[in-house]
Amino acid sequence: MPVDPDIDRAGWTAWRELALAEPVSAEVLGEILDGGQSFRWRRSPDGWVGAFGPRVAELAPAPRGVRWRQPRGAPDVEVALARYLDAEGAQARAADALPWRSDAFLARAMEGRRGLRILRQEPDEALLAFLCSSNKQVAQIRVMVAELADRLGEPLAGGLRALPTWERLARAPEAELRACRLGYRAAFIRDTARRLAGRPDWAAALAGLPTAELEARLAELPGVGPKVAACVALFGFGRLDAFPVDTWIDQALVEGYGLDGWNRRQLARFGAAHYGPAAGLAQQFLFAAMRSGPA
DNA sequence: GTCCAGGCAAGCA
DNA sequence: TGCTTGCATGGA
Repeated sequence: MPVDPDIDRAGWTAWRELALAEPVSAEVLGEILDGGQSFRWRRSPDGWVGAFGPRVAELAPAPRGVRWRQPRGAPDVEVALARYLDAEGAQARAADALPWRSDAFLARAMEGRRGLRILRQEPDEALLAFLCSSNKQVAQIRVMVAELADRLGEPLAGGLRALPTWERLARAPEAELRACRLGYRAAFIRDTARRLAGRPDWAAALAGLPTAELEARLAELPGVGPKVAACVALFGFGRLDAFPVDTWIDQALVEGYGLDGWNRRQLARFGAAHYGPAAGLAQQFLFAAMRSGPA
């Protein structure tokens, strides 16, 4: 990913440190921020610049966590950043409880990826990004999400732009959406936006549901099927038990466990049963391992 | 040119 | 209920 020359970093605060209970290497930090969970981070000379919700930060690797800074004058993002990155370490404990001791295939996927974690994104952000995701490569999703922010989003600190609101998307002209390279997904996004516009509480109203029911309710939205619903539950609602099965995970389960001929629903049930309450975290290790190519 | 991508929804048996 | 097909677009 090339460095983005348009971002003005003159007016930024001094660097500060955020300790992570489970530190990460530079490579794993890149995998976390730009490995197919969020599509909002770009490489900078020191690390990564991006937005999470309405907040903007620059992150860089540090021995015991991350260095970070933010645009001057914006509200302090430290508390939100600590939550976004699971600084407290709940996922490190969840990862240790995965069955890697008895599962060599999972152990191999986790090897060298200590500290890989699920970002705690906002539900709206995860939903919009994964509405874009169907039948697209990660690099192309990144382009679509960037176009949506650039064309339809409000300005944020640091010269970045927010993702558009559902209200904005609901009244966007067809041509404007098509210009975002959404293809046939444009209609799904428009229709979901029309359902959610004027309902800022939609996510809060679902937040108390058990994961299976949450996914079923998400799947009532246009353009949201089982896989996208699982991604939104995992990345947007912090449900570590959600287990999205895409082409990579499909391939991983066939390769690792000999599940040839199983359909996506069967594979999802296998994942939930085999990996347990943090199956979604296991999924992220497998996804990273498969995409990085043969070891 | 061909195949495939962090799939979904409609049509069909 | 479960499988097949069309869908827009761009990378590999």
